[in-house]
Amino acid sequence: MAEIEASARRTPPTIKTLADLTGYSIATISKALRDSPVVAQATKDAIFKAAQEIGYQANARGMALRTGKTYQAAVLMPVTAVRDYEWDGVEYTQILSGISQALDGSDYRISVHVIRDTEDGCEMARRIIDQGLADGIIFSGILADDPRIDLLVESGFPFVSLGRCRKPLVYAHVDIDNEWAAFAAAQRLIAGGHRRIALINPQRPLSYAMDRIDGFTRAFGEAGLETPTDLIAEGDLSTRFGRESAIDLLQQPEPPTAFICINESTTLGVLSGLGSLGRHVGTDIDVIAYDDINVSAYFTPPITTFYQPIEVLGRTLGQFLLQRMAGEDPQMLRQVFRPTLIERQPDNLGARPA
Amino acid sequence: MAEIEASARRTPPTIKTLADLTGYSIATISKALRDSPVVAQATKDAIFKAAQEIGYQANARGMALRTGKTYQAAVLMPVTAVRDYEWDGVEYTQILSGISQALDGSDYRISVHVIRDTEDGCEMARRIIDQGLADGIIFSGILADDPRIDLLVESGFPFVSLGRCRKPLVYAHVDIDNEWAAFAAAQRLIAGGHRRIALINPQRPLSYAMDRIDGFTRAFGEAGLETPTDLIAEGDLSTRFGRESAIDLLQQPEPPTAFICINESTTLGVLSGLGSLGRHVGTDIDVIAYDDINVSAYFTPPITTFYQPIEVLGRTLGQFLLQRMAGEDPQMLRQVFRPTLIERQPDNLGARPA
DNA sequence: ATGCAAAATAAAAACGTTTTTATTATCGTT
DNA sequence: AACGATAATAAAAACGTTTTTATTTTGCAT
Repeated sequence: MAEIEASARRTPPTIKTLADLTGYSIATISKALRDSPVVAQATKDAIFKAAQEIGYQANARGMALRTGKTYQAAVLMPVTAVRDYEWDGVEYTQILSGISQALDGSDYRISVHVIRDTEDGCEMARRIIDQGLADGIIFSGILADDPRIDLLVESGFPFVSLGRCRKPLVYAHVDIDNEWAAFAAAQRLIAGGHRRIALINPQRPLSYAMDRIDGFTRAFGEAGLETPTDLIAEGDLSTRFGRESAIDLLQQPEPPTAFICINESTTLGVLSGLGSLGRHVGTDIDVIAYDDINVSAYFTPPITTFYQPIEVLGRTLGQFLLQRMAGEDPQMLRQVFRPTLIERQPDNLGARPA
Repeated sequence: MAEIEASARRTPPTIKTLADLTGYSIATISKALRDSPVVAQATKDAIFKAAQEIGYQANARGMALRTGKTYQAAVLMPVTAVRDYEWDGVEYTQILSGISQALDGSDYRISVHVIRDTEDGCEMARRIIDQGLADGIIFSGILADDPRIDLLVESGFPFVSLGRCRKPLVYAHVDIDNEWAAFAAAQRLIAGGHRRIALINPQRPLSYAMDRIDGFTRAFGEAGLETPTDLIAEGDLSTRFGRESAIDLLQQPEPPTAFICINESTTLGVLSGLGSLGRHVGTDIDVIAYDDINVSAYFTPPITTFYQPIEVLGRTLGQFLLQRMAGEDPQMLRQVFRPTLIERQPDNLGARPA
């Protein structure tokens, strides 16, 4: 008796333990625990009770081998600016938190794969599919023409992307309405009298970089103005890039009177650049930013932003992936969020000449 | 022939495929692939070649079931201030990146488990051990008396902690020398003439909160001064907390003339608070901060900091975990980093009365 | 009572490995 | 030539599930 207890404590109980305990066969136990209709209710009850009592937990490895499922959701996390310890990718914590919330009730766990670039991400996706390292994938940093999306759509492997590519493919995704956001920001500044507006933008191959340029251009077009394409800066979204772009643009012959910043990290850089040049936001220069992690409220002065808590996107990503892995039609799993404007600066008081 | 090829392409090759192909038994194949000395070199060569040719990849699930290993490193990621979308935990991206770099050559992958509080973390650790969800654990947010460390030390399960508890236990860890850092910051400000120095600190049960208080106190003690304990603010490390603390403290009858900020997030908050009150860093008030993610350089004005790139800590965490999982003595796996001072403000020009 | 369908359970096979045990081949020694 | 030791390989068992197939039990109509 004491022996049995001791050995039971040494190795965790298996289906076999339950079989010995209840007298049923392991087949019946397995079916009962999965609530199969072929086993009698009374037996189920007895088996559940016994399982509860000895604290039985299904062995994930045994299940995985038999079913081919891993109960893992892979997240491809891009880390671009590793080399210089540059402030970057900070919003990913929130994305992970959101995904985790969505997956909380389910049996799925999150595995994170750090990728350095798109090629790396492609290779990783390939490996995940081929080796069955996960049951689904979430990734971001979508290019206008993204090989990962082609790959995954073709393979039929469940995935959700944060962002959309420009090809007319059907796949689950979550995105921000970047075209609209850039349009709204530019329109607002134009209404305030600004004509020379700078756009701090990510690199061109990124799909949302192009979306933002589209919206930016549309705002000028609708106002009957020419788009100041010379004021569009493109680069990695580091703080350093924001700073250097701002300093650079402001020293041009026809400098901008306002800035639209793509994210909180570049915004900080732009503000730093303005500070270095002795310019003040709200009096010398206007700034509108996009914020994912609610940090703009704490800048000095606080900045007017289009705010979209990225954790909400993360949660949606997780939900969609669960549904996708359950076999749902990707057609249904698409959501595009519009950020909300939070006014903090009188940014529309009219253009101020350089 | 065509048939075989088609079926080979459908399901990935297994050891059995290799056995059929080479004529050896699956036992020999397995041993050969693991480079066992009992199999003849010629056979090994042949088997390796065949494996290469058909692109054989060992099935992780089969291996896992047989060996009990998961080839997963679990990372417990704390997300505290989810409810308000507060800027928090941003440095975790860098930690993950560092861990990932360390694990890059190995067969290990990272699984991230988001935890809400210490209790949650304890439960998660329990599950990981009991269900064998991973082969090792990394976690942070260590309390002065941390149940997770007791649990893991007792169980013998491989782990590395970011931070140390105050019990004299032997376990692998990576930490920052918080006592020294707080001491050095306070000493520097005292030398500059400051007497009323505020310390923006995390909550007391956290081990490094106490370390910082110790160092802070020691600096005053060595200078023959009394520690201004009324200027120690304790709270979550959100930006909001930094802002509210600063405003609060500065409105006291005997306000501080300088601030020591625990991390970049609270620093931003303190700066925001100062801005609201019309105070200027460097002229009205001095600020020294700790920075993990190299963001202080971009504040306006740039802030003097003790800087320790957290990615380096992450890398060390990963290395230590690998060694620990390989059976190495935890006695050897301990490293405490001292951040380096980066001077950006003339913060020692003497105290300025309120 | 008998037979038959349906219900419930049990047995066996399978997933892809690794490890233990068994068998066969090789070789030097007497 | 026979033997024993060693080297090399093969066979079988095991890890913990799920699923398919087989068997037993039950309930009901005849």
